[in-house]
Amino acid sequence: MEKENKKILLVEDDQNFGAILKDYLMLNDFDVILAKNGMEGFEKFKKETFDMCILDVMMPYKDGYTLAKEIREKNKDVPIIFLTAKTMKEDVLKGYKVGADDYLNKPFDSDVLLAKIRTIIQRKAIETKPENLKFEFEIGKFHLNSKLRFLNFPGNEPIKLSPKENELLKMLALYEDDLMPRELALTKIWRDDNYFTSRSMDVYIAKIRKYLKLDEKVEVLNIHGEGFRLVVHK
Amino acid sequence: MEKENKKILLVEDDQNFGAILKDYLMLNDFDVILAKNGMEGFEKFKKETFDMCILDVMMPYKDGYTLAKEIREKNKDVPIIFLTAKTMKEDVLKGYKVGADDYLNKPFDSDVLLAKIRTIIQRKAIETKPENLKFEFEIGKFHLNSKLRFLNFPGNEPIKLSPKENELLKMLALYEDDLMPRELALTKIWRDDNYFTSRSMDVYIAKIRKYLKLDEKVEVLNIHGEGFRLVVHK
DNA sequence: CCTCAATGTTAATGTTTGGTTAATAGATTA
DNA sequence: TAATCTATTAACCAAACATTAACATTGAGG
Repeated sequence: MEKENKKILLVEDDQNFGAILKDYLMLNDFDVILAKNGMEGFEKFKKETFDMCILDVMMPYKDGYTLAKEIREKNKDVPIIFLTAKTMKEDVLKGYKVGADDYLNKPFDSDVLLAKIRTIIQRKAIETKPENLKFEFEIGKFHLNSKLRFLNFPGNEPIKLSPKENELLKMLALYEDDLMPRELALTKIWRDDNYFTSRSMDVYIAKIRKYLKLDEKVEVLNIHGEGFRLVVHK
Repeated sequence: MEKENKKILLVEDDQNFGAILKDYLMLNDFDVILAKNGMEGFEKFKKETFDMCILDVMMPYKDGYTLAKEIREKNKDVPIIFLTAKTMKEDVLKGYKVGADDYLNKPFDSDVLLAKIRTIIQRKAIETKPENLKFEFEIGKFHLNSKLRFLNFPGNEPIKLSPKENELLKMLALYEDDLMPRELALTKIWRDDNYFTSRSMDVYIAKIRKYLKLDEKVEVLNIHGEGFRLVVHK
């Protein structure tokens, strides 16, 4: 019940590219079901349980976003990655709004895709663990207890965190050393993505940075236009 | 004193999934009776004594909530866990109102389920041990006898507790150093969760805090919007 | 290097939640 | 029936929170 290969639904209208990618993933110990358009993709999705979906954005009949939305209605947890040639901001945003987990621009390095897949599957496993089973995080010298909402630093009084501070720091920790996209935090924590929620989030980033100053090896970096990244220096 | 396996009633309409879960639990030293719908589940429940029930929420003929209510009428103590694909707040609340002990969202990690089962069975065992129901607690220097409703502090006259004071302090003690959710106390002690019962509870928290002042190492902390936490400092 | 958009930062504002004491009302007991 | 105990409700204040505003700084692209 544990060791089986992860199963991936791959939806890609370019048959040639789809076949190559499928082979590559299978060589790397994934089970892959390939569909050649959105319709077929959704049919196949309904028939089995997948650990991840990789969707091309541009497809005839049913585009990737529409498919993603349908998939989300059926399953609110399964990780979704979009393959896209575009980098347009609004497309990325649109993707996060339908619940995407990541983006990948074509053409891409297949090793990068592989690394992303592994990271995302693992993260999702932690994220969706029922209720609050994963609520303790080590961040440098800090210990975060996100159930009781406090941040401990050895030798100091525990810092009490507000709900939003807590969720944001938890999400940063979940994405430690990786990009935590703005849009993701906004849609998941603020449940809305507009100018004001975005500014609100920046205020919370500032608060969190102030707390984290206690350990000079811990930092929250901004990735301009993309999001934030929690790093713990060695 | 050889201890017997704990007996679990598993009600799950997805036969495939039910069988797998049953096998997994049996491999982990539980005795499992599997029923494939609410009707059958209730029949089997009446025939034997179980240490725990695991119910799928979505089932044909008789859903998990209805079944839970019937089970509760027969036995007000047996722990109940719901398996659900939903995470909606009102569903969780609905579950707690019919006396659920926990929720688990599908799909879930089987190890997590196992951990939850053990925790809940143990907690329930402490909460409700039929003959020797746990009614004595050490809280710092205090000794609480919740059967006689006395709170003792060495060198002082015993403090007489009212029924509600007693139940609330007992519940705090049961969750010592952990979050005791507002909602839980309200549904279990006040049997209703609204603005007024919530204010009433705050009044009782204040009374309890006053009693506990005798030992400066004992504290009732508030976790804003979530509940309270009884801590005993070392 | 100029300009606009994104981000950093601090403070003010408004709302919700909690702390506390007292008044009220019902129930129980002397 | 009066005295007491209990739980609820009211009233008022304080603390916690999230948002919004205002202004400063930084970064990216022309």
